[in-house]
Amino acid sequence: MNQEINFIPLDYDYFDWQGKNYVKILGRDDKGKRVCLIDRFEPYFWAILKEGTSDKKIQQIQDKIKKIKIKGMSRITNVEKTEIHNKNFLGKPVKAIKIFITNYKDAHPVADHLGMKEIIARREYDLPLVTHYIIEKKLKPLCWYKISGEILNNSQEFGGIDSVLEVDTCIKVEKISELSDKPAFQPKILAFDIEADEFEIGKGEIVMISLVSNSLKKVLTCKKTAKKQDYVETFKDEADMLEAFVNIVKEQSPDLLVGYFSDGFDLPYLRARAEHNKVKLSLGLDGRQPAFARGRLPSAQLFGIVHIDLFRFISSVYSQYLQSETLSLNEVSSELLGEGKKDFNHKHSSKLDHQEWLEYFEYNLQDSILTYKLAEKFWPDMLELSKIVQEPLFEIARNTMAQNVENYIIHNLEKYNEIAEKHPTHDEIGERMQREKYEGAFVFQPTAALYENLAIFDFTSMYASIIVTHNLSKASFSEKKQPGFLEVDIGKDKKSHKVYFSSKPSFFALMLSEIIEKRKKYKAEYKTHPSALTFATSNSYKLLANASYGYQGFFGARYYCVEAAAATAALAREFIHNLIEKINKQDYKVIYADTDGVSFLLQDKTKKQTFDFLKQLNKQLPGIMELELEDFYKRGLWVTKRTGEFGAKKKYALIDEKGKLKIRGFETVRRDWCTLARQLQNKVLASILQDGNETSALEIIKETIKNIKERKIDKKDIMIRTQLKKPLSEYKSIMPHVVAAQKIKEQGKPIDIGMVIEYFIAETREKKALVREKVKLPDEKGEYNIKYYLEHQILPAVENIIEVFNINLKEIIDGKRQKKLGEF
DNA sequence: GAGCTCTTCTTACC
DNA sequence: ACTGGTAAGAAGAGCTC
Repeated sequence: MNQEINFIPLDYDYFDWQGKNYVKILGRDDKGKRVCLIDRFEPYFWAILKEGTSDKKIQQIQDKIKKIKIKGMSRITNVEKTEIHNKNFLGKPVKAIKIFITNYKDAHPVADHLGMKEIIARREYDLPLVTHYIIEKKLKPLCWYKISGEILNNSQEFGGIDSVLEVDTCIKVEKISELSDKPAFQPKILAFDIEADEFEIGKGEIVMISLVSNSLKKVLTCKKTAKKQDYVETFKDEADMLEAFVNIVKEQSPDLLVGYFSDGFDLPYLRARAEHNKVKLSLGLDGRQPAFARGRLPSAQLFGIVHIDLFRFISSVYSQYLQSETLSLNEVSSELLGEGKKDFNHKHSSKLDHQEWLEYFEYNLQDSILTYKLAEKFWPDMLELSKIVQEPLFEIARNTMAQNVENYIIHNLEKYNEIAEKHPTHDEIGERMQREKYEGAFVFQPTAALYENLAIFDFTSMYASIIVTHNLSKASFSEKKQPGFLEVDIGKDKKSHKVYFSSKPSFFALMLSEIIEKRKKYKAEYKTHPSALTFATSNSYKLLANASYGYQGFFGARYYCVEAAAATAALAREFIHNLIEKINKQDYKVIYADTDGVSFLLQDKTKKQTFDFLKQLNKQLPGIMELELEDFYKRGLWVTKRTGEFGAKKKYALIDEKGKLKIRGFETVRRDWCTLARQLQNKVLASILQDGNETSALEIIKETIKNIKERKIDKKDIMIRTQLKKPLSEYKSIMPHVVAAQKIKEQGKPIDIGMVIEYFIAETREKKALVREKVKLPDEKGEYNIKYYLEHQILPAVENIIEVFNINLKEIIDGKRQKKLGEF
């Protein structure tokens, strides 16, 4: 039976049938029905031929290739056919043999049989099957298509796959065409969260599971409690509760199953308890249990329902744009939703009283509510990134930006008739990692002072625009001088090292130029017609553009080219130096610069003169390079380094004409300083920048010092937070946060990389020399160490700010000038 | 064990 | 190991005297 439907793909998987590869794609039709497509994938890869190989020789090689046979345990792979194509590889025209094989899994062993000396490279046998499929059949994730094909209804084809799949329709694809009008698509989201008595995966029972969607708010528990809310349902045991969980997921039939840290906790825990209780956790639409892909971080995958761990998406793609200092659900949702987690003092479930049970249920439900709301908030971002990068949602939610850049390139190579470069081998990665660092950005040495009337110019997407304008990439790079090539010196420490780049635009530069253009287009569109979707589109292009420079210098990149990265940085230095010179020549005074931005004093110049000057500067810039006014500022403060008399780089505070502060690098913005020091410094900076003098700032400092000495400081304000960056055992230097982490471990709590450890420095009975010997955890009894907080938190935070006014705060605190300023 | 430099470590900037 | 280099600064490690 043949049918035609409108279809949007959400999830991709593949399977073998009679030794051949098939892809199954799960999505929805325009009526919201679940549809699974089954499509054949004819795997192939490329053998690139040496230039000038004769047609006769090529014919001989083809004949040889056709005879290759791989006999495995369960299947035999043959070379099905070969074709000769004119392709490009790294921008150069090549002749290549397209080798079609029976099964993709044998691509590697087949490639290993291609030792002929005329074959200079074998490519695209290392692309993931689904990626290859999307490129080949042009069935991009989350775009609408018209599909025609044969409906499978209890068909024996593919071993009766359609009767196993829990879908409305299963279609064997015959034709795919793009749909011109695009029906709206809003995914059904189901958020979930579990609570357990133990932190260790699977160790204790799961106490409760909450589930939230647009039509559901529920908490499942296997504990008998005297009181419970209406949304709580009690089950006789854990096994029953787990089965109910599976059934609710099936009833809800969501497109996305969303958790927060669920790759690392909730799903592994559920699996472990399901195993323990001999319950089948068949959440996938194919009836399978979650599959855990190994990797640095585990990924829990279900077929047909896209499992998204929002924590992972946020940390790999969005964290740099968040203010939150940890990526905890509480902080992230407070920032983005204006609503945090419910208060609940965690206890073992056997020790909870009636009231605490009610609080616990509410707490658990709230976690799912927050996760649900965050998923709604991030849906446009995941959707757009998935459509632009053309990789499935499951991957998009887990990939890093380097992978996104790479996938964008791979999915866009066809336009340039390019064969994809291979992934570096383990040895190549090792070599790349051992390479010496190249010289990076220039940072101007400022002079510490309080300045008035400033402006900042900066280059828009500087590195990306340099790459595009100067065509810096692997495909255009040459070690040797060639006519018409751009010469860039990427030498370090006064040693010259010249590299060259062709002026013929490479696919890398062209793609990046398109990314920048699209970013501009959608940014403008957002300005006139603001919507979450256009913002997400614009933002996705921005993220890709920003990561492209780092990508070329990244050791794991297929299109790795440090020379291009080093040349980008070298040219950026040249541009910023020239800019500084031009600004100073115009009778402005440059006081600071870092990478792509310059801060300068207006002196007696007007804003109009400055805008005209900017226009003039822009006329002199090549290609797509562009300089913009960041803003005008009323005052700006730069301080000296704590060691030495020079101005500190990457540390300054500005106030604009509306009185808004912009603080960079100062302790105020560093999470490893206590709130007390950070808030005090913030107040001091604000008052100095507002008033233009230090008078009231000194009063604020005085007051704080007095409060510290009188032990009036709230305990929460003296907590120091530091992140664990590696396993406890790997620390060579035992620092305060390591000691704090050890203490937490002794309490039987789990310690993991990435955790932010909280502690304070306490008074000790005996005199202790080291800070780490005075470390206490927030819940430990003990008074804060006055001397430590005065000398190691407060003083360093404000000392060099006050020093700008030639006042020595240290002497004041030490009491050397107590007669003059006795109140200290 | 005071006083110094060097190393390790974290977190910022762009 | 999962974009790059530049920089500040705390605290421990290791040394000398």
